[in-house]
Amino acid sequence: MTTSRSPSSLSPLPRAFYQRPTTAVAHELLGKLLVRRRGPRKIQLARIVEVEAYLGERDAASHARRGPTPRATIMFGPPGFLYVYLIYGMHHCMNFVTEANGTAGAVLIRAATPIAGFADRPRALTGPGKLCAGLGITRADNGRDLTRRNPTRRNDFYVADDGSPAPRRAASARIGVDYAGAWAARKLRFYVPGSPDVCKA
DNA sequence: CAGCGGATGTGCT
DNA sequence: GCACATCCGCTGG
Repeated sequence: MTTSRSPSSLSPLPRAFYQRPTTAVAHELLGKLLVRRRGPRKIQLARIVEVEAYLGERDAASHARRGPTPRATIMFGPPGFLYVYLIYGMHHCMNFVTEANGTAGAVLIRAATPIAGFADRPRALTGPGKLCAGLGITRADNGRDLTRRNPTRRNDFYVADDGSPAPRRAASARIGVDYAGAWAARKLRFYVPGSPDVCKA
């Protein structure tokens, strides 16, 4: 079934989706819908086109590399939660926690294609900082449960499968992790080739 | 289009 | 105390 469902019938992906090896979650997040509700009448939909996998304590590029520090503790907890951090003192980046409780892992969401709800000011969602800005995600959203809808539906954020087929996938080294030695070269960035919203670098 | 600087949390020394 | 970070918009050539 490739028919798009109406926004009201889009339900959050379950925790079991996130409780798997991080690379598998990263692969399957491509093409999924970000669903953001910011008020009774404002719904934003965007399709994920670029992600990066961060493989936990052993990954020299991951914030989890130092173990469960105050900032990174959430990555060691149960899957399906949101990890938001501030980078360079001014940009936010959003990650989805993966793997079973006790094992660190996360997928950085880097870019998405706007589908609905950006009409007033067509916002580019190209790059992790602009993606967070466009969807209104800040450190105040750190720790949100991505598997539960907010009953009031005034402030909601989750990922849904709208039935669209899995897109083609390409892989490359991750961006901005040159300090990570051998881990910097690992091809853990995944994107939809040809998408205009994917980082060109 | 390469270069640069902004503004601040985080973790190590 | 301090170097540096999962970035991006502006500047000048």
